Amino acid sequence: MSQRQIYFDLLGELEKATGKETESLFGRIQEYFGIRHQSYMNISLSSGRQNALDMLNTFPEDLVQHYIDNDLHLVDPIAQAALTGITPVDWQAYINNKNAQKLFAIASTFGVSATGMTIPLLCRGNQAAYFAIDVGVAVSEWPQYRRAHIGEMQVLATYLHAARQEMAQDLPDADLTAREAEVLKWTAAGKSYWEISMILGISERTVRFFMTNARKKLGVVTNSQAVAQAVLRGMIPL
Amino acid sequence: MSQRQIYFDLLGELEKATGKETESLFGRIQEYFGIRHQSYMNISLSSGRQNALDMLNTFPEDLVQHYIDNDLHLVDPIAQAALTGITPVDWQAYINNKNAQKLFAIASTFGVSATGMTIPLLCRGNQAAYFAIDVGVAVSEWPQYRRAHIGEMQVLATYLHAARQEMAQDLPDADLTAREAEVLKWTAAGKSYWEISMILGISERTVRFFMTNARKKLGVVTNSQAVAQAVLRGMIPL
DNA sequence: GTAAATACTGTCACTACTGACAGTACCACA
DNA sequence: TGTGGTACTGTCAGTAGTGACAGTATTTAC
Repeated sequence: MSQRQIYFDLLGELEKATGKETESLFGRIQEYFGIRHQSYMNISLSSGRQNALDMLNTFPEDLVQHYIDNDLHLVDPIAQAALTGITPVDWQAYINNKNAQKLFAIASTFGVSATGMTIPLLCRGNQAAYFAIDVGVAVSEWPQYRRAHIGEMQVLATYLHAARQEMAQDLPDADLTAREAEVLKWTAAGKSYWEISMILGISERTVRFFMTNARKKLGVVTNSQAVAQAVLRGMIPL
Repeated sequence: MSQRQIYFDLLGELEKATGKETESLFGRIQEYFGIRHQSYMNISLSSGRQNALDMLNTFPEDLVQHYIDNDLHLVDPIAQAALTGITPVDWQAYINNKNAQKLFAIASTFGVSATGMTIPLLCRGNQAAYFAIDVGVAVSEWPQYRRAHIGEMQVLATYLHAARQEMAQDLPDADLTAREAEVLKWTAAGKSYWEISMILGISERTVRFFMTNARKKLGVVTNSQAVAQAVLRGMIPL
């Protein structure tokens, strides 16, 4: 069976797949590309911190644990680029980035190379997802390899992602009351408690009360953080 | 030059392209695939109504006008699927859908076929985008054609979309320095000035300095407001 | 009818933020 | 050699936000 035929079969199965079936398909993606390590990650942006909703992973367990324990995703410029950008992120493009170099150094001790890419995936709602692959070919071959396979990779990742959706139930929405949302909106607009109290015709203490409730419901500690979450979650009329 | 080489060239140019340059590249995508019609659409979901921010289009003008005038996007199950789903939408999958049939009937009078697909594109912020193509091959050939080209199409659409971003900005860029953005990010994460100073290993005064600059550049008066703007504009890698 | 949720208010003590006055050092560019 | 941008630091005075202790009135749901 030709390589291309294997790809078509894999694509056909991924289009139909749901839930648990995807785990074996995840393995077959790895086989098909001859990838050393790959990781599918679906993240909730709802709570204060980024919170993993779903993960499929073949990276070394110790490396993943190290990454998680040290909150390296906050320092990792590639992860940041994947979570804020649109196009696949070529790891080699970060070879001169100091933070990336540190991470590459750590990763290499676990046998992870610097030739790979991270493909951002389309999410609906307040989530972000990516598919990261460590291809591990020689640096000289990488540009050619990447061009040749980026299409197949993006398509398979997209269908894998779609099939995994049911595994990634997000946290329930923090349902703010009308007043809480209203006060939050004015805070996001740069108004102080006193100003909001004037706008809404209530006491400053009450404004504070609503904001405190909103912070608690959003699981955050400062108004700035609450605003960040509210905007992310589309609770603020733009 | 082989077809594959043309694709690689196109991809290379799209990766580097920005702004106006994308218009000729849009035409070259059409040439490459031998597509009859194609449409790139970027929509703002900000103010309740869907509002087109950016469009590139080769569909017949009269058809587009008819579509817009009659708000057919609200009835079009394919557009709805593309705007709410994750995977490319195969028009043929809707061949038995009554609303779709009506639209196919209208479209066919303008020379638009029912063999095509609509690829949803990843957006940051409160937007949605898709790339729709009318391939117009025979129905019998379509499944094979689709499997064979979906990868290339998705990749080219993704890079076109990325290159068009500057054309679809709700809000102007504020041009923060790396430090300003970094400090803003930690503020959005609920850290105090003192905590940020510990994280970054600089004095609390300096953190304040960066935040003050960020506020001025964003034209806001409070940190909460700055965070709201930064998140809205996708400047915060959360 | 009671429990829970919502909408509101008061005061105290403390911490965090904000603006305005400063300043130094380094680097790129003309 | 200057000019402008970035990265950094100090101090003071005032305003804003935060948590913990309260409390009342009204509506909604079982």
